[in-house]
Amino acid sequence: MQKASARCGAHNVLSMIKEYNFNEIERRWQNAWREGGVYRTEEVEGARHCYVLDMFPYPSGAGLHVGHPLGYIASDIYARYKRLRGYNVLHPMGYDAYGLPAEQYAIQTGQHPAVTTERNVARYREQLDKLGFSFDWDREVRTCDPGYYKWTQWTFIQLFKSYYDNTAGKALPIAALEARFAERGTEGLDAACTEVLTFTADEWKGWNEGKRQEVLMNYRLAYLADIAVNWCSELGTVLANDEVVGGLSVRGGYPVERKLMRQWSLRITAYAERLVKDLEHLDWTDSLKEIQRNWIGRSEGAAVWFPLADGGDVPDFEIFTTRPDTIFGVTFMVLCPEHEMIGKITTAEHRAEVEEYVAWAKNRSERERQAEVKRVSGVFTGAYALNPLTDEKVPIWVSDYVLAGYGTGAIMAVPAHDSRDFAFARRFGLPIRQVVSLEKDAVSDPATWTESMDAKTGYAVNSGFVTGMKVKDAMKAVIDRIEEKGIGRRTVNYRLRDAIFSRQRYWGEPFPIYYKGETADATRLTPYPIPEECLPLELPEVTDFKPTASGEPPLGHAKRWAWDEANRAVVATECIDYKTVFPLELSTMPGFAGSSGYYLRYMDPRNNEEYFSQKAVQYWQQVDLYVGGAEHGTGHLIYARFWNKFLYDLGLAAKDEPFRKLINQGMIQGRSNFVYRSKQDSNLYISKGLVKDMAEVTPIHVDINIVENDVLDLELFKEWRPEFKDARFELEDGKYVCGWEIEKMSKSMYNVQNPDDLVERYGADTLRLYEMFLGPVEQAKPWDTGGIEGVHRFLKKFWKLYQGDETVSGSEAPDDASLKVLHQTIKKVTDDIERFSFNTSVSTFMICCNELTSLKCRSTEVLKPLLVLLAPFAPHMAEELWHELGEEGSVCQAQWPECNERYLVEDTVNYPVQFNGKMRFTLALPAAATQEEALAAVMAAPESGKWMGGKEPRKVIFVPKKIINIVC
RNA sequence: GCGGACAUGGCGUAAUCGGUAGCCGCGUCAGACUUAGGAUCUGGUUCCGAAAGGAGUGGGGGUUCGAGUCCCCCUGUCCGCACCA
Repeated sequence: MQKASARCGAHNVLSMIKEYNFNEIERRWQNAWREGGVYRTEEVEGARHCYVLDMFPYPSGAGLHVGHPLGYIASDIYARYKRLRGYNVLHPMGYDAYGLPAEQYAIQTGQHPAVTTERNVARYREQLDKLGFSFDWDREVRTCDPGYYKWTQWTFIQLFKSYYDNTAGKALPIAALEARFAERGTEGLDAACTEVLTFTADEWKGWNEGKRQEVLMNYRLAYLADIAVNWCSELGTVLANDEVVGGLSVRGGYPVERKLMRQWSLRITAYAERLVKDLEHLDWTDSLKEIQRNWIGRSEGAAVWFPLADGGDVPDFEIFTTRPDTIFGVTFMVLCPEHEMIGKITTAEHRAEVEEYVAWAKNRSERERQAEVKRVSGVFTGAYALNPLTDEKVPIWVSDYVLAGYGTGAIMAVPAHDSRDFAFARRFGLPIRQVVSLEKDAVSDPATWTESMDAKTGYAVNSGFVTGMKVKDAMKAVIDRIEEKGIGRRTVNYRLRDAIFSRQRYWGEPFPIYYKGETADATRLTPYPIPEECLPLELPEVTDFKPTASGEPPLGHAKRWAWDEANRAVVATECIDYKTVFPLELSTMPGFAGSSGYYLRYMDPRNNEEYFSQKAVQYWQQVDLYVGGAEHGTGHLIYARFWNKFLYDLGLAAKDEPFRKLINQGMIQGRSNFVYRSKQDSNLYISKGLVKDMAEVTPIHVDINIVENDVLDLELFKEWRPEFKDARFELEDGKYVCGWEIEKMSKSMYNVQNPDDLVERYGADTLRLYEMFLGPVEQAKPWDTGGIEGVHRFLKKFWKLYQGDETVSGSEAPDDASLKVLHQTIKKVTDDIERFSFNTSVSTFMICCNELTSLKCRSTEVLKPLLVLLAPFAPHMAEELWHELGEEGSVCQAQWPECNERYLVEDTVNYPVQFNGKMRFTLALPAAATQEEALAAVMAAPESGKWMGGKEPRKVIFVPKKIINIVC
């Protein structure tokens, strides 16, 4: 490539034209920017400010592929644009450095995760630097850095020391709750909790420290509890709900099972209401807001207590329903297999069967359960409940279609109006009773139905006092009656679960928690946070990254992992005596811990006294633009909002929401190439056009680097892998044509496009421009190297525009035509950046360049402002040309040019005509028609009298060639 | 099953307010300069048609003087959730 252009240069008549040597230019300016500290940011009082943030990457061993920088380029363009507009811009970058892959790699190779992480970070940095980003690297954070995770641990302690008061609508100190208990017990308390407790102040005062701690744990925002978790035995750890998809772990794709374990959790459900409500005001895409709404899954309904028929001392069942209006259609009840009442109510006759079913259901993996949703299973307990409104006796069944984690794990079944209850009733021959119909009184025999009527429309029928009411009214009436009778209440349920916060892994933040108690019995110990002044609690060294022989997490291997309470220090594990030296928590925090507040830390990253200073947070406020993938919609983007809201409640964060505007960049997919191996002759490869029947060949992924325009390089193919050494080919037109498919970009499909190669070949400016040119940032699109030539050609042409021969260089006065091009470009590019339409800006530059070239524009008055426009997109070239024009300072610190409206006159001609009316109409006219001719044509048209009602046109919009529009 | 987004030339796409559909680029065709071209430059390129002309934004209907854009129905693609009572 370079050789070719060098030869071309020698042939050129204008031999003083400098070559566009992008590699040299880019290297030089990247160094100059770094040395000059051009992108360093400080809080400047009074200046307008803007915080532009990318989701920080996990530095994986594979390095960056062309998909990663897409968002970084977009945000960099925006950040640079805002700077040129005079804003003080915070545009930092860092690394989400804790995580599973480094640890898995450590288990396999014995290589310490800190070492591989350091190596990967260095590689990422090198790749990022080559792309010319304007990050302020002085503010870099890494989640695995003790100076950083000190504050992750600190926030955890604050969560531990807080509870959520629903009356106040915010988090409050747990000390206030203790004081309240001592004064009034639980009277009048409305707080987020695991289990609703009722006790008096005297009871509270009578309890010992252990019991009190147990009670407080029920309210803490970070709490320890026995909960059903997603256990992944392959990874040896539990996972959060968003880390499990379809019963498999997101990382690695290993099976996940439900298991009851004692784990730390964050009471994120306390914030469910705020998390849903506050979405409304965010400048995010509707689809992402919808994803979060679905994930939080708010549903309004009623909790109703169903007593057991002849129940004795067995307490009532609490069920949750969104359809209280259908309570007259209840024909049975269903409990989840995990329900604690099953043992107490099952009759002797059914006991064996029920126990067998429960055991079977519990042993099924999540995956099996999800895969067999359609298969209905369940058993009868022999017990009956009473419908609290009708006193009707209904049988109680157990089935795994009722989930333990949602509501109370018990439902009232209304088979006529719920498809799952319907299927269950059909399977076990239970009665189905219609209580809703589309028309008043239009009842039919449910035995003839093929499906239930689930819609919340129509009228109540066969429903006692609500019969004849509309469904919506019936719902309200039934809830009112239920509350009146004291058999239930209005309530809201969320699909969102508390976030499980423990991971049985090594490479994560240690919990700043130790366990105190008289004995070594883990279940009797009480967790205490280590004093805040002692943070960070540093991750101890281990040599073995696997779980211990006794099944403890890897930290169980640590030689120094005990807390000396008196000396406030970490000491050797063998010193544990349960008097002054206690064991530390062995789990570590999950990946989302470190990423939940990093955007706040960037504001004040080197502060060792606080998470971030109030001065910094009051200055930057919140992230103005956040760019990253939509795949974080149910993970990071929920946790970060929760984290931020909590810090806001503490009076630390300046805003209730962390990310004002969010852009989701689309994934760049790979374009894979295939060769077709004959099934008869395993050494014969058939060109795509000659394959008659796909069943006779095996498609094999082939490295895209040995394919050009879908034509395979036969020699490189033979050298590629030993098994292809003696390959034979069936060629078409002397070429081997490969098949192709759009797939995820991944190593295993040999379709990864490395940005380094492209930077080497075309330069960073070309790559930046091309990634933007591919299409809208938000859209997923396949990588296609073909078009990059066009963008590169544009840059070469643009370069040439500034390389005029010396006789005219930079001195000519601007002509109107060139100024018009310039100002139209200013207008278009400014508007495009403001609405994040970077692909159209690139097109605009191309048009501008073509027009100025044909106008032979040499005026600095035009060429200089144009460089400022180009600077966000192709900063290296803009900088180089800026200096060639003899300008001082960096183009990155110049002023964005203002558009002069005078040059924006449209080709369309407006002819205002006096007339008062509203009607507009269209008429075809010859291109050269004048105003008079246009009006004459309008008046002459046969319908004109009808159109205008005898009046004259007000405004004629004349469009050349074809059409005029006339406003009357 | 529920929810969301999208559908425009051979390809990626553009059309910002309901007002000339197809900008810009790729590819391709023709030409120029060349010993040569995977360099550079010029011109053409939605489809049908020799042309005049006609058709045309997944399909069908509607609103409107006017629809790629708004409304309804259908089809297809992508994404999210998925026994959430």
